[in-house]
Amino acid sequence: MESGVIDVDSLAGGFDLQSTLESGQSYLWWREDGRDYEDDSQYGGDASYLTTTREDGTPAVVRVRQTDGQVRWESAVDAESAVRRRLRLDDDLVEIRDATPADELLETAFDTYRGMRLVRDPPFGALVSFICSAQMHVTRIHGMQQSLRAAFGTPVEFDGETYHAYPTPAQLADATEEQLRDLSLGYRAPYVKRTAKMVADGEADPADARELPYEEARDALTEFVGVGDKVADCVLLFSLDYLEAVPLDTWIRKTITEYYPDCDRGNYTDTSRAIRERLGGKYAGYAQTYVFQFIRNHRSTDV
DNA sequence: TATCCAAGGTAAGTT
DNA sequence: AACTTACCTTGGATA
Repeated sequence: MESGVIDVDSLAGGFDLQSTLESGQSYLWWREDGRDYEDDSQYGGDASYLTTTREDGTPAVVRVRQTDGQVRWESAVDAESAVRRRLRLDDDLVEIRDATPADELLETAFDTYRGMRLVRDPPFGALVSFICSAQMHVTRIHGMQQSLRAAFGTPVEFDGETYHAYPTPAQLADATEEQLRDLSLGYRAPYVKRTAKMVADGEADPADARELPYEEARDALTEFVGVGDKVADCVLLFSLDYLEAVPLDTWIRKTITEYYPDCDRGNYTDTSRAIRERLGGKYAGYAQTYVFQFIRNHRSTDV
């Protein structure tokens, strides 16, 4: 077992592991205590989270926990760089906030979730998990990914337990639609299978979008089955380093209606451009994630 | 208890 | 290009 500690004070703008991983950005981590996200009962804010990586081709489990101003990781391999990469620990949150307009909603959201960072998911896992996200509750999207791991992922031993790596494109391409529907994927089942086959066959690779300008990259990703503009934006923002991407989901649309009504231009492309500009451009996706988390967590009393 | 409805939308068919 | 409609499943809201 290898391990390492990262001092939160060394990270510009701080770090909050819980809000980073439980804000609906990534469905590729899970809590070691088995408790669902959004279940705050008996929780002190220092839960351990697990995920899997493939640093040298073979999958390994990584455990991360935040306590007393420190982020501690443990794994069978040296996971220091993987942790920094996956949790975007090198992002400068001070610079990002400075580049964000100081309207009341954004100020409140940034204050409420200080230290929340974007994630950087592996491209294929991000692609599949957001295909699964269509018209689906956050907790169930998360459950689906766990089901996919258990059913099709390669077993990995860690700390006396058996976990499963996220399935490879080939593993999901080999699944039958019926198997996927049995995991409650519903109409998303054929989307996942067909997209996985496209990647497994080398017909397309979501990571290739990285070489394109933002809007072209978004168009390129919609080539995958089950991927429209919104899911494409999620992959660009949460995996491919397009920090300006603003996924227009139901919550952001609600926010636009209430706070930025002039940004509603009737179609995705033009509304996207308008809200992206309003949220500061370069880091608009970061601002989007803070707003998403704030609005969604205040749905019963607010909105 | 039964029914309705929205959930981090997309694909396919019409106008 | 803009507008409709169908699509799986489920937990919580509503009657």
